[in-house]
Amino acid sequence: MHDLRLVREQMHLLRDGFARRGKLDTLGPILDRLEGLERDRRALITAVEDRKARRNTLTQEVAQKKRAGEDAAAQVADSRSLGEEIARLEADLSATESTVSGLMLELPNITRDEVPAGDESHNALIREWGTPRLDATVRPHWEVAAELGILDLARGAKVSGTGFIVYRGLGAKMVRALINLMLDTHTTTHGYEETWVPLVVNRTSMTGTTQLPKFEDDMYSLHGDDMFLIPTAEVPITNLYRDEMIDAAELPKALTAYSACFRKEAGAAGKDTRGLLRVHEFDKVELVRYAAPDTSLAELELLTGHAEAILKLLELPYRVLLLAAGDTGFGSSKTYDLEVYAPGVGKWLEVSSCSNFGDFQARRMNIRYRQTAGEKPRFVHTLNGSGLALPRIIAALLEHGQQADGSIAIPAALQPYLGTARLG
RNA sequence: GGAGCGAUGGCCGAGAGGCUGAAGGCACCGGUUUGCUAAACCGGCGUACUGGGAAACUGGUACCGAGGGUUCGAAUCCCUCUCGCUCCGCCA
Repeated sequence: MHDLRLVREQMHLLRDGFARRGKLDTLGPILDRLEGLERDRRALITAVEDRKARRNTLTQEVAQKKRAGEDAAAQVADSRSLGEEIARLEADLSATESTVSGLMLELPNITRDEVPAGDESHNALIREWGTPRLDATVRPHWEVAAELGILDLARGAKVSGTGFIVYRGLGAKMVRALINLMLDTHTTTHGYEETWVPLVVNRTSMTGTTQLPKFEDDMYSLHGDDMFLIPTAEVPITNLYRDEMIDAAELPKALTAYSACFRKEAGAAGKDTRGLLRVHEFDKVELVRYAAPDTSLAELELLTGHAEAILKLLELPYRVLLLAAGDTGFGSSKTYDLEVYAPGVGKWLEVSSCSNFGDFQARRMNIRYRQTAGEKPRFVHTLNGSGLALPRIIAALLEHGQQADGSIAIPAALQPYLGTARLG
């Protein structure tokens, strides 16, 4: 959420930012409406408060007269009619305010200057690590996984539906092994506090991290309870400190959690649906950082590095993209995507998205800190990234590590967790 | 699921329709004094919105868990909700 002051004083920043996202066509009219509504809102505030001040004076007079045993009927009558006028004005005001705040929730963040303008074709390649294996003989992961008996897509579909995965044997153990490797690395060498958070959250939390109100269709909700299954642990972790003041000495605060993630993928029907490429329920280790504003840019580099470290441990070739404004998520001001190369499907697979939200989430959630004692509270900056999402990692491991005889070589760092150096 | 009790400033805690932005204490900040530390004393000490001002500052409004209601006027009375505690029921 943006500061309403931007609408009043820095409208050009919003227009320019939305233009860079390619969203000015739809958002420009909203800005025009907001400009007028914000003027109305302040005029109504002035009108209401003026009448309240007059009423306060009158009620003081009533009190004095009553104490003195005098008649206060005139003041009571005036005060009553002011009260009626106040009620009318306040009804107007609250209608205006709810329209304004509803519209404000529709506005995405604006990206930082160094983020390229335009759609995803303007995403910038920042760096690459390792050598992608360009080998047409590598088979897709769903074929080898079925042969190895570690993936049972048919029964997953029977039990729940397509996009719900059943892992078996060493496949199931690989999920557990990867989670442990990731959490151990983040807590031990990267200094994150491990947390275990709810998979079901309320509407306020979903709004705080900007999944709502715009993306309700993408989420699973609980019948009759106004609760949602989380699409990422970002939601519960970042909401941990909602409506709190964080001690400046505790910044930056780094939290990690493993969680299952649930996504309807409503708009993506038919795309990348085979195997593990796009599923409705998956496992992920998430990284979240709360930072002071002046360090948040460096914090994003740090966090991205932590996610990359896992890919290096897994010896998977990857590349880092700086997303163009139009491809950057709703609440983010700057996002790096990490993609691994999966030779069996011949594609780069997104396995992590590392974002700096600036104060956009913190303003919705009211998460603040005081730089020095006695100073006014400021919003913290929030960041998060996957570290990492499992299904595509498993796909990449099964394809990148594939041997001529159909067996799979397991990277050294994962071997102690999985208990074997090879599958098949 | 049912019953009872509770929620007041950074913290503790009074107040029970108007004289309360809210006693008192703690913490914090400034000062005086005592050769340091400490103590004592004096003063200060909330947030948000909105108007005026270049600014220091200043006018107004709101805020006693949240939202409604009663009333000329609500921290105070009524209703609903949220959360916490205690008890009952149920339960992995």
